[in-house]
Amino acid sequence: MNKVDLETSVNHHIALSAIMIKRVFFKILSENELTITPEQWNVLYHLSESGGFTVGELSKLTFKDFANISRITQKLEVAGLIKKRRDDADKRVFKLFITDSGMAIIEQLHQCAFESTNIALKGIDADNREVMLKGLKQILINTDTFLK
Amino acid sequence: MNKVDLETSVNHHIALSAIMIKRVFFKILSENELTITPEQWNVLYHLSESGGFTVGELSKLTFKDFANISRITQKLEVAGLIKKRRDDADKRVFKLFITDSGMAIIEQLHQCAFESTNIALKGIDADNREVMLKGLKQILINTDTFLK
DNA sequence: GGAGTATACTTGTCATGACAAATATAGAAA
DNA sequence: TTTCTATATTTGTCATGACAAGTATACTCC
Repeated sequence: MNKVDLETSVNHHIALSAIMIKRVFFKILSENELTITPEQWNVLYHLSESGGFTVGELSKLTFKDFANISRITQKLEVAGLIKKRRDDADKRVFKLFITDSGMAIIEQLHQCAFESTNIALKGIDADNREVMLKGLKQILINTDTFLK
Repeated sequence: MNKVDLETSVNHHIALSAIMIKRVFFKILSENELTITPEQWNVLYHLSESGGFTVGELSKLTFKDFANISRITQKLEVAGLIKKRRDDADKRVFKLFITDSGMAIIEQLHQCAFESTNIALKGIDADNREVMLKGLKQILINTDTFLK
C-alpha cells in the first residue's frame, strides 16, 4: 500500500502554509484598517498594474474561476475600489479598471504584502527561496497539465 | 515603496499551488468515486492513525479551528465514516473514532493522496523536495509565532 | 455549595472555491 | 435571416475558513 505520511508530505505542507500565510496577511491588513481580503488584493493588484482586464482575463491571471472573479469584483466595485465598464464592441464583456480610491490604497497594500512575506519567510535564505519558487512553479505546470 | 512582485512571490505561489493541488486531489477522488473532500480526508487520516482524538485535538493537528472541525466531523459522521462518543469523565468532550466503513476506504484514500503527490511533484528531485519541505515547515513556525 | 470563570463544542454569518445552471450576446452555418 | 453553437458573465448551492456569539459542562474561589 502506498501510504502517505502527512508529516513529510510537501503537498500537505503547502496546504497548511497557504492557510497560515493567508491568516498572517489578513491580520496585517486588519491592523492597518484595510478592509480588503487577500483574494480581493490579488485582483486589485492586477488592475493596478494594468487596467482594462476582463473578468475572464483576471480569471486566468488569478487561477480562479469566472464565478469567483465575478463575485470578488462585485465586492470591489461596491467598495468603490474598481469600476466595471461594458465593452462597446462586445456587449458580453466587462472591462475592469481601478478607481482613484483603489489606487490610493495600493501602496499600503504592497507594504502589507511585503511585511507578511518577511514574516513568513524569515530564516529561509535566498537560495532556498529560489528552490522553493522554482518547485512551486513546477507544481503549477504539473497540476495545470493534469487538469487540462 | 516596498512593491511586491507576484510573479516571484513565494507566498503567492504557495497560495496558487495549494488551490491547484486541492483540485487535482479532488479530481482523483472523484474519479475513484470517493465522495470525500480533501479536508475530510485530513481528519479521517488522523483518526485512522489513532482513535479517540477530541474535536480540539483534531483542531490542533489540522491547523483548523473548532468550528471547522465541528462541521467536518458532523459530515463525516453523517456519511458513516466516523463516530462521535461523549466522554464519560468530561461530558463537554467528544472522542472521535473511525468506523469500519471508514477504515474500509482508507487504503483507497492513501492511494489517491499518493497519486496526487506524484502528479504535483513530477520533475522535482528529492533534494529539492527536501528543501521545500524544510522551508514550508519554517513558514509554519514563523506564521504560528506571529499569530500567537 | 454557589457565583463567577474557564473550557469544549456548536451555530450563525460572511467571503471564497468548486461546479452546474442560467442569461445575454456573438459568430457561424444553412 | 434564422438557427445553432460558442463565449462572457452571473447566480445558485454546497463545503470550507474566519470569526463572533451561544450553550453546556467543569473548575475555582469564597
